[in-house]
Amino acid sequence: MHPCKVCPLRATPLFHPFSEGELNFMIGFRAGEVRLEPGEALFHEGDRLEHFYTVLSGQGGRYTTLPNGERQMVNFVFPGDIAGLSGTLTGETNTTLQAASPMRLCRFDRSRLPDLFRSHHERAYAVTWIAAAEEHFLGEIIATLGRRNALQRMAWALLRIYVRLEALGLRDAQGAVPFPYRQADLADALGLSLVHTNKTLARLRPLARIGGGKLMVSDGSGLAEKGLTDFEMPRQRPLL
Amino acid sequence: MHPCKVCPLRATPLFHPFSEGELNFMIGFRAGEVRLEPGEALFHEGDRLEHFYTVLSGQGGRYTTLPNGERQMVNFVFPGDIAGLSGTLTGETNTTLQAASPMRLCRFDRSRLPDLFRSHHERAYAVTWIAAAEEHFLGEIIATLGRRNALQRMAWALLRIYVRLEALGLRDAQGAVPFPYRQADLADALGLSLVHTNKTLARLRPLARIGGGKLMVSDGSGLAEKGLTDFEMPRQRPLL
DNA sequence: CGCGGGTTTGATCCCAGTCAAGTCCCGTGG
DNA sequence: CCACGGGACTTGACTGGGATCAAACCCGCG
Repeated sequence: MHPCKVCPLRATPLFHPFSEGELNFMIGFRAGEVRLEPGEALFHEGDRLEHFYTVLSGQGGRYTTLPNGERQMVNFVFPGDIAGLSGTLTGETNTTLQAASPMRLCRFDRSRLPDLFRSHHERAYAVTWIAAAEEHFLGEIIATLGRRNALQRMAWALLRIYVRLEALGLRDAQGAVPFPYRQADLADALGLSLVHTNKTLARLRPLARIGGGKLMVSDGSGLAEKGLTDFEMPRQRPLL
Repeated sequence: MHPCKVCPLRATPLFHPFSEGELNFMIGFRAGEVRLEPGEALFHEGDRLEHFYTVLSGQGGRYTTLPNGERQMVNFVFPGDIAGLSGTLTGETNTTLQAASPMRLCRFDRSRLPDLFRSHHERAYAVTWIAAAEEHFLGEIIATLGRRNALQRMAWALLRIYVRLEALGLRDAQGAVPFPYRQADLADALGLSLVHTNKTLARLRPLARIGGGKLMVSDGSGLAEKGLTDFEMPRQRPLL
């Protein structure tokens, strides 16, 4: 575990896409840096994407809007994530990416992707690996939305988020991790109404608590039990 | 549009992963063929995968089982899909892939993936593209499970499946496409109970009907309206 | 004929959505 | 200093969509 040169956070294998060596390359590959203020969008659903990004710091959310105007959060994005890759490859995004806290992102040109695959197969493999890992995770989200009730969803989500941010080294002295989302965002992510989201959070309060831009989990295994999750530890990315 | 040498079905750009030239290569790359009878599983959740596959013919479903025993279908798999790629890359699958009708699949060795990225970047790019396309689609499923009600989910799903199979050239003389799933499978895919799935199907009966292993859609735009979907046509895969 | 898997239908219940008020908090301006 | 307003969070009352339970029904099969 080493400090990362581009991203100020410490990297964990599963959660940071690139190793140090890869990062040196990606620095050469990158086309610029982007900053977003809370509420600003990086791209909108329907956009043709000419760039994709890695998140250096800050958090946001990726959502779709249904024809009837309702919003569904697809996933939250954290430092180390890649954003907009699938939209870049398929030509058009499905989703809007909006910042929840101030974000810094590293921008890469779509036009250099062929280069990447032609001349830097280890990095190309790394990119593919990340896409696969995200697909893996989206499958978990589908299971949650399809088969878990409100309490289970909430417990599952809070635990997932907490573990992820903890692995990024973002836990502060009190054991809390940054959580810039509103309850309405959580509601849109879990497919619940705002009111019920609030009531469900209240029911979980002995185990976990959000407020003041922070998420605090005091009983992780209690959450895991309520969320029907195995408390899994991150897995190592297999090398090429 | 040409008959495909490996897969007996005709290929459409979005829905068939490989072009003719690419297929010639993949034939050299492949490690064997697998056949499954209905009900048989190709791999189980928790397996370490040493192979991934392309579906040559037949249909199946990919599901996870929650700790409480409930099943959630993540997606249906159709000819032309890639199966088990994300599990192969990340090392372990989340999901079980089970055949619904007799399936033929083409098997590829995980051990040859580095080869693919090292020496055949166009194909590596194609594989990545497919992973991205699937991610795109999983996002749509998440929006459906999170924000659509039973009628909308059902209409959306039937239309999606129909369009997909139609694009594969699987529509018969009566305009029906093969649909080997039970109502219980649909229920598990849409996050509904079996009973409610049945009642919802009944409500849609003037527009679409399943039975006898077939799905028949008589009013696609009616379905699109009820399903809150834009009736989108498949998009071309951009070349490297 | 009986059996079993899948489908259909009705009755009842409850989780979560909706509506409607409040509360808390913070920033702005008189 | 307080009044005001707006955004996020909270709480209560009511409603309804979908789950659950239960019982037929249909049909291919031994």
